[in-house]
Amino acid sequence: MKIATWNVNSIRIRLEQVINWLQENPVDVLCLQETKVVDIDFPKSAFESLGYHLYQSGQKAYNGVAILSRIPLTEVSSGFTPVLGTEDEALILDQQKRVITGVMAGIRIINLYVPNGASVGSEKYVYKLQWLKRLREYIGLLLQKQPAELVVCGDFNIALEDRDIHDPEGKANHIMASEPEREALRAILNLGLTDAFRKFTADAGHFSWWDYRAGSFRRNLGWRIDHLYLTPELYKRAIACTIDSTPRKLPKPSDHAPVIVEL
DNA sequence: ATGGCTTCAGAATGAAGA
Repeated sequence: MKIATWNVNSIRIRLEQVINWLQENPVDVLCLQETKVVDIDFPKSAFESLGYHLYQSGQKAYNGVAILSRIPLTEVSSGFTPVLGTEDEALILDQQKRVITGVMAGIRIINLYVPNGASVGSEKYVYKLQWLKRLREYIGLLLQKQPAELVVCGDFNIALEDRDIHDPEGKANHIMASEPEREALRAILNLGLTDAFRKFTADAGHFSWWDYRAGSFRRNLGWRIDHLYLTPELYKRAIACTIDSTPRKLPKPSDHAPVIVEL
């Protein structure tokens, strides 16, 4: 079974590229982030023609997550509130559409678009840390349910280690690399999740995002911020995890590349 | 480089992304 994650930076702009990629890479599940479209306007039929079921939580202009699955999902929900309850903070955080989950083949898929955070110390940075704290509670509660085998994937907007950054020097106060962000992510992983990519590849120089500016992709000046985290049984089962930079080479690409785990 | 691209929204000397 293959499960992939891809921040497409607008599903409508990227539709043809995503369809073409799925034809070349017929994964069982594709988790999308930054769809940037309200549910009614999602280009649904193109994916249904390819044999995928679509589950989505979108909004106008920003954010938006979706799951495409060959097998229908069960127990689908979006946002924190179905798990954390409708208390004030979860309700406020759920105004931004960044979370969707569903179950297939005894595996719960959690698809995330973690807030970017703008810059260290900004209001958006505080929001990012607050969001990550609630995410930890959310995942903790889902781990207590069945199935407790989880694939937690998406655009985390965090490079956990220096080997995940092309130039880690002086990034201690940089968004996506600051210690409070890394600590928040480590606290989540301490619930019992492990990075699928690092099971197979230990060296630096592997990235999933490259800035549109300054020829960053051509020069491989990237960051590895898109992740697939697995619970122990799934981690044992994983036989490959790769980043496919092919679509990043196309004209008008997403700034992120898809990441695929094979179980 | 406190913004070099890209997207959306809607009319900006824009906001947001990462």
